[in-house]
Amino acid sequence: MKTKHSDLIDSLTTRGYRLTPQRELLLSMLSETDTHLSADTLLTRARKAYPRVNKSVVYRNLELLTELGLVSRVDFGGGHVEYEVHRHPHHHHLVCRNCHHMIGISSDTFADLQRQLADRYGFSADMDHLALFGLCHDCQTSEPANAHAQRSHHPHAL
Amino acid sequence: MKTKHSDLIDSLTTRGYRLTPQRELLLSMLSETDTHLSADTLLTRARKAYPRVNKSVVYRNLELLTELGLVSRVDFGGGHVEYEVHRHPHHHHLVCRNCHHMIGISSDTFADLQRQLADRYGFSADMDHLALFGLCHDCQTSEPANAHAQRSHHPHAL
DNA sequence: TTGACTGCAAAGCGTTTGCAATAAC
DNA sequence: GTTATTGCAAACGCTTTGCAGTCAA
Repeated sequence: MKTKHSDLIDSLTTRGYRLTPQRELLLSMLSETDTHLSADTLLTRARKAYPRVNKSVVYRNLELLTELGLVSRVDFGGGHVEYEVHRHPHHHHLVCRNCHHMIGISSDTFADLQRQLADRYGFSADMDHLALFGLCHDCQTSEPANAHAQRSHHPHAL
Repeated sequence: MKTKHSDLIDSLTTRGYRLTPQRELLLSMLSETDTHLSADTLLTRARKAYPRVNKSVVYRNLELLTELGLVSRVDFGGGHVEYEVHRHPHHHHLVCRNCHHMIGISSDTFADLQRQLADRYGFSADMDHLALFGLCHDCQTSEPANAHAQRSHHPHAL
């Protein structure tokens, strides 16, 4: 994916934005992984190379890169957001609410839905990096058993 | 929807939870509207009746009611969350990213998708109150014109 | 040279927490 | 009377902001 990286840099500079080491680092981290990374992960990793990189720079550049269409923001719900380089074709994420396993799926699966929304409601849906929650194959048979501690507030569950 | 309200209260008390004025107020606000309300809106409205209602009570009870399945949490992305009484059949939301208009649609539209995800990936998707973003009919022809101020950070847009 | 960009520190926002006081059962 | 629930205040985690200094062009 090295080519991709230089393409991304070109997209930046040809549009008149400056190529700073911080921006280059962000782009290379994003293009060298095959998943999505959170702002915090990006900051932590960036600091291994440039210890003084600041979080505001990470956020500001992620916003810029997203606006320029070089990077996609994936909203996993619950305030959890991650970023990934904008690849074609788009893909989506099936996130298991039990074991947190994540399945990447092609956008084809959503083509019918997209068509229906357009036909019935005249709505042009952004089918970019959707995240859907549910239960993966393994957890459907063993959900309660596998359930992690995280949520048990019931005073008397009855 | 008064019947619904008393049903909700029954669900609470029969499970051993106490019926406090704060809880009753939350449930009545939620069952008397036909849309979803944010925690903040609920707090503000609740204070008209009980000026001393505290936000932590609103949050704690919304969490309880959600766990009990009486209320659904709708995640609109970008950290924006709203709550509504859990009705059947479920419905979903098409949110226009331009004019913020919201279209409620039936869950039928998603039945095929749900089946495909199950067949292809063995994934049982939570098809509860999804929110999809995109452009509504009116905004597809006039997006740039209608675009609201909110995002214009480009130093030199070129 | 110059203004786009960075680092820093502080604030913003919605949400969560610990705890003593209160009130539903 | 008991203890689930409340109100309060403080802290949380993530993100955004204003500003003075810096460096890519």
